[in-house]
Amino acid sequence: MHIVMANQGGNNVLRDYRKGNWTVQETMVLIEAKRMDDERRMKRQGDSVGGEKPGGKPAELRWKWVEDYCWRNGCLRSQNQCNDKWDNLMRDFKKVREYERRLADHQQQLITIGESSSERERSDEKSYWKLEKNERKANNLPSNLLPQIYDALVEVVEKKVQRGSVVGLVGAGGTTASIPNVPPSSAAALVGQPSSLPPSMQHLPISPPVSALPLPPPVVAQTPVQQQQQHPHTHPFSQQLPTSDSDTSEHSDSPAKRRRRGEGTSGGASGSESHEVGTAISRSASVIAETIQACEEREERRHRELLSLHERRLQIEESKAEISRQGINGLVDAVNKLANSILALASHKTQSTPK
DNA sequence: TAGTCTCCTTGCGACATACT
DNA sequence: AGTATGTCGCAAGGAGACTA
Repeated sequence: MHIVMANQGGNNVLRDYRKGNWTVQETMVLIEAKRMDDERRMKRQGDSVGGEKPGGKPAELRWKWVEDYCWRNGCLRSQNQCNDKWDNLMRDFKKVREYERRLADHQQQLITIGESSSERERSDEKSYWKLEKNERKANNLPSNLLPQIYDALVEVVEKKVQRGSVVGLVGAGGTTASIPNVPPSSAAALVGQPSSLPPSMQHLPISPPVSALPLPPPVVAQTPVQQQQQHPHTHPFSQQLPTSDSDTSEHSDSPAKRRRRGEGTSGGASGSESHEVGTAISRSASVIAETIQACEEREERRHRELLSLHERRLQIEESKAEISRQGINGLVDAVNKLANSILALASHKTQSTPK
């Protein structure tokens, strides 16, 4: 875990970045964040004609914004992690998109030649979504790009292309470099081609735009397996964290325990010894049970401590707010009194000095 | 052991700013 | 005005850890 002091809109926040594989939910949040970021930037560019830094404003850190957005939506990743994940997503996405485009072109040729639909069906090329894992591998395609992720990426990338061509503003620094010259016709074809539609969309009459996708709540829906793996106190996205925490691994196979095991199994196998072994096993079992119980208690205690810490922080912030409120009230009172005094003084002077 | 994934590094282009 | 320098976004490659 990376713990850094991140500046979030002026507020210093202690950020505990999650490591490990990206879950689908996290990926969807990232894609949504990129989509929002694109929209935001296009809006800015539309407002003020200019480059990356319109209105003389300092350049905003793009990926910092993405990170903040992700954090607001339960994806606890750093800007670098977001950047890297996005790069990898785009690599996979482009491979699949190119493959589907080639496939679409090929099928178009067959149509123009006049091949029957059965001929086209017999064609060696299948949609990426119908390929087996090994076939995908053989075609140098990503083996497990999820349809929902592809859908979301299509939404983001194609929207970006369309905006780029409509607005006529090309973002600096390779904003369009990631989209290698997609003509509007082929872009439309890409979206419209049945073969390019992932299975998740093929049976759906209308695919909801990414913007309509519900943002994941802090606690996301998970598979039963994930739910099993997840500890009730851990963060919803932490199910992929290695379970061998320093806390638990410490007690799993300590030198002391190993010594005990070695002592218990050494020697002959007489009746009394077997009885001793039995009692030793039961003792060990009770020790293990106690250890596990202690461990759980520690976790519980830690959780409670965290909660109380949160509460204390809230209380401190509330008291701070109260103090500042009182200060402001006092200031207002003082100003009012001063104003009244000035008014009284002024009226008194005007009365005492008649012309 | 090959494949996958994350993370890190490097290079390039575009832009802004400072300096001559 | 031209040049040097720094920053940022993006793309790509590779190392290392992990997994089936």
